[in-house]
Amino acid sequence: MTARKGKNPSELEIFRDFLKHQGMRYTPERETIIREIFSTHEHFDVDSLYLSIRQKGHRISKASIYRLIPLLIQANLIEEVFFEKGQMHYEHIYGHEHHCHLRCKQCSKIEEFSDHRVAQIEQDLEKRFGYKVLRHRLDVIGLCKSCQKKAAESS
Amino acid sequence: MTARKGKNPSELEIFRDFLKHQGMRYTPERETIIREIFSTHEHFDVDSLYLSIRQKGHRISKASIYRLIPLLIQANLIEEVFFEKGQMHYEHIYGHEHHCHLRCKQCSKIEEFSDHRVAQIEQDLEKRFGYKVLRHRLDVIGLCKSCQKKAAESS
DNA sequence: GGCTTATTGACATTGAATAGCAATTTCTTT
DNA sequence: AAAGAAATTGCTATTCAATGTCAATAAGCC
Ligand SMILES: [Mn+2]
Ligand SMILES: [Mn+2]
Ligand SMILES: [Zn+2]
Ligand SMILES: [Zn+2]
Repeated sequence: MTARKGKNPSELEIFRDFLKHQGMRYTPERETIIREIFSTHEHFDVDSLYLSIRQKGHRISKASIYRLIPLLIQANLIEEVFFEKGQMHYEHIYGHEHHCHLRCKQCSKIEEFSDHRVAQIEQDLEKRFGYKVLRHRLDVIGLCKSCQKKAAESS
Repeated sequence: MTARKGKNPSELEIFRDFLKHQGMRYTPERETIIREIFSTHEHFDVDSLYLSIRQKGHRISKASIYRLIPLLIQANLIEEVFFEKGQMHYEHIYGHEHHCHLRCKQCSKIEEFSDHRVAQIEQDLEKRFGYKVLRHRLDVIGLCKSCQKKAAESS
């Protein structure tokens, strides 16, 4: 809630405020992890995040990542994207347009899209069920062009 | 593909054909599990399914359930619904209208709904990205009426 | 600086999901 | 109907993502 000066606060500022508000502490480990998450637009899982942090020479334990993720979700900085091969996958959402995912069942390729009709559906749901909608997750599963071609050739 | 006689084949008939087509075998254990899954419209996880099967006096191992689920998904009889508290949750889809889920973040209450606009979105995605869409999953997360009330009272 | 207490990293533990295997059972073939 | 090949079962052991424990450390407040 400390959005001074009209400028958009950075994810680090947001998170620092969040921590203070909760009586928690801002540490170099947390900063390093957040910087890494926001350094690309890629989706990530704990393992891939851990590896890319280590590759840059930082020495952070996996436990710290596991402990940080729920806090980042609470602070609305990241979101669960999908659960695949036994692991949860995430992406950072702060500073990016909300979007949904079109995924290839075969090769796991992902296209991102957004569609205003989903917001309309949400509004109708609020009226119809009396829920207060917080967010949504629309995953569309299909076959990408090249996987369709492969499937056609092998038949 | 053995839809003879105009009548809709039962889930057991569907699955029997599926197994034959794959060179697999139809067993009493598989039949028991499928009957249980299709005996209600409830969502289920492996544990709850196992318990309700045991409560009816059947003696089936959990391993058989874990092994059957991927087959039922392949045969389009069930689908993953959501991943929560470390477990995947499923529902049977054969014989029921497709629907999406509106879930309360607080109390996990679930409303089911369907909206034709999602199908329109799918069509647009096929054109735009060249994917062949197979299915979708739209989860809307929010606060149900009573959880909103509770939240308002405690502030 | 000094004090309180959250956080870290190392290690142990949990628990869903999977793998291995011998005893059965299904299902095709005579 | 009996036999044989191969899939399935139930058991156990194993994997591995995620969580818990705890002493040492470090952040944040005075
Ligand atoms: Mn994305
Ligand atoms: Mn449902
Ligand atoms: Zn593909
Ligand atoms: Zn609720």
